[in-house]
Amino acid sequence: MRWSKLFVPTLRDAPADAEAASHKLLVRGGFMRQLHAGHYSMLTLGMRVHSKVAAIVRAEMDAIGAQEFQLPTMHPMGLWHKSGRSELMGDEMFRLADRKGTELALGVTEEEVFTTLALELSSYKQLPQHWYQIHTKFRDEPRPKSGLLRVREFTMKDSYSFDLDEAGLDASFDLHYDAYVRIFTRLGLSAMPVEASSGSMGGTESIEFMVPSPAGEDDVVRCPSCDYAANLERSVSVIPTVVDEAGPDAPVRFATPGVRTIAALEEIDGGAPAERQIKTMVMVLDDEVTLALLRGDHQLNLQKLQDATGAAEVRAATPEEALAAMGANPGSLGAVGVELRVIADPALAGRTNMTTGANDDDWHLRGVDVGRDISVSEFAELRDVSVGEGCPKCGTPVEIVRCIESGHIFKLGRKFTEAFDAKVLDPNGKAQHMIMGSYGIGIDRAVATIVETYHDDRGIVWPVAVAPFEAVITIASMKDEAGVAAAEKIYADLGAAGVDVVIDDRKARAGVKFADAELVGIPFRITIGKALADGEVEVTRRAGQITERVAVDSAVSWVVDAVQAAR
RNA sequence: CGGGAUGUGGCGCAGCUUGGUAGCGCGCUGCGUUCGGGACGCAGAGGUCGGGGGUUCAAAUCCCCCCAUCCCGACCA
Repeated sequence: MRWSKLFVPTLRDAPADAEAASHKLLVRGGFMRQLHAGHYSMLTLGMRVHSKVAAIVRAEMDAIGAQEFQLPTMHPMGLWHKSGRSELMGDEMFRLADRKGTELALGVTEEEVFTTLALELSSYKQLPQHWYQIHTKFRDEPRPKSGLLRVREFTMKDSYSFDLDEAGLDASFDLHYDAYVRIFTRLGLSAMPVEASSGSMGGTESIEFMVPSPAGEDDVVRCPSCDYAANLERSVSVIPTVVDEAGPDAPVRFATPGVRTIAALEEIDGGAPAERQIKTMVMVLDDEVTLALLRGDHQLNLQKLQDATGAAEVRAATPEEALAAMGANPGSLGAVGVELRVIADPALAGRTNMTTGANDDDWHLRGVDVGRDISVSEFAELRDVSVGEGCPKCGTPVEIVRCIESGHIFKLGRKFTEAFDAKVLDPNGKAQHMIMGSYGIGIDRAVATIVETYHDDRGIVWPVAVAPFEAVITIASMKDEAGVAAAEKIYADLGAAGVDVVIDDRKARAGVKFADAELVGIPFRITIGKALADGEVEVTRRAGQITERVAVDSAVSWVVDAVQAAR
């Protein structure tokens, strides 16, 4: 390609509303432009990177025997009613109607459509089937942000496996796991597999591939000395046991005027340290008012509560709802004698002589024995893990790392095959619902994640495998006829050698060309200018900005070798 | 959904307090000089001042409503 013909609108200043490095650099480098919130136009440079990322994903999916499909993105709403996900997705789904009034939806994922196709599978002999596509998805995110990292319209590689039984699913899952490891390695991303919540979709095993980055939105709990890693919403930790003193035979009411917080209850006469308090949170789970109990110094993780209960919607009760259900205002609530469903964190199991609200404003109870005084419906992990708590595997203090979720694989189970009645005959001639796995990688998010990982103060530093061009030939002066001729020769030879090369033949000053090449992030640059007098050109590696001079005649082989070594 | 901020030429911004008919830097076009790290001079092009309504002789500026975008939080197969 000739840069003089390309549309690469680089900017000296980043748009004022860009925060994330990838957002700024992809816009400044002329890779993309925002159309509106959460929707980006990919320009030619962006599309080149996008295509290269997609090609790597495609190659690795093909390598495990997966078959590429392309499904509609606009679906009849009936499909989503059938799977029960219309309600589940709620406002996250873009919904529309056609001229006849037929309800339609834009695909958030494609389990429904793939499962519809799987109805044509009839025998276990056809299994496993691994089907995938690389296609547009829509999610009406409440808050698009950070450029490509969180958008409403995006490209995702989504694949689905169909197996006869759990053993088959395990094998399909492992194939994908290995493919994902290879994909992220090729993309240059150090993605770590972590245990994750499979969310409201159920399913058993769920693994997210997480790339550490301050631009991320997920917290991963990781052990520095063993292989334990889990999404915060799935993590557990070991904490020291609190030894309780013996308490009274029954809870004792005591006045706590004005006390509304854990901290205030620690301070007041007759109060208790936070770890000796029971925090009572009034939650609404699919319209059922429920109490979530935690140790006073612990934080509730909503996703854990959702996972533990299987509720589709989990939210905190409003103060009015809490008052109606408990007879007191938040700050004075407790579970003693309450008839509602009560879910308690295991850190409260067996605890005695604790302090909690009395369900009477300005009153609390002390001497509360969890087993004796509270009818706990169930115990479930509800609390957030904190830095420094013990690794559940080896006890080492854990750390928490901010990450970008780059991939997610999980065992879906039979939810969809049962909803759509997708069955095959097993070896005994008996019809069985197939079991599914679901696997996703966001292509655009991967592009942004690569930029987050690989940039410096001059611009992007693309890994060769995904760079918009592998090499750029920079002609210092277009008036230098010998230079132009030498550059054209190298350009032709590199092209013939299969290198993805662009020649910067713009009538611009050298400084402009250097700055653009660096901002855009092309891995190798051949500069043809003053060195030519000595029969040489300069070759520069973008990573580290290392320049050396080589003979004109060996420039092509130098670049070919460098590119091949890095591909 | 709660809190905060912003909307003026392609990008970055000033002007608004105190109304008088729009300006700066970058970019863009032409000519000249320059030519290895985002050159310089001269001459130009380009703006419904987010939208609607109102006040006023007069609104980018004051008032009301709406919209959009960004940030923090909530939420997020």
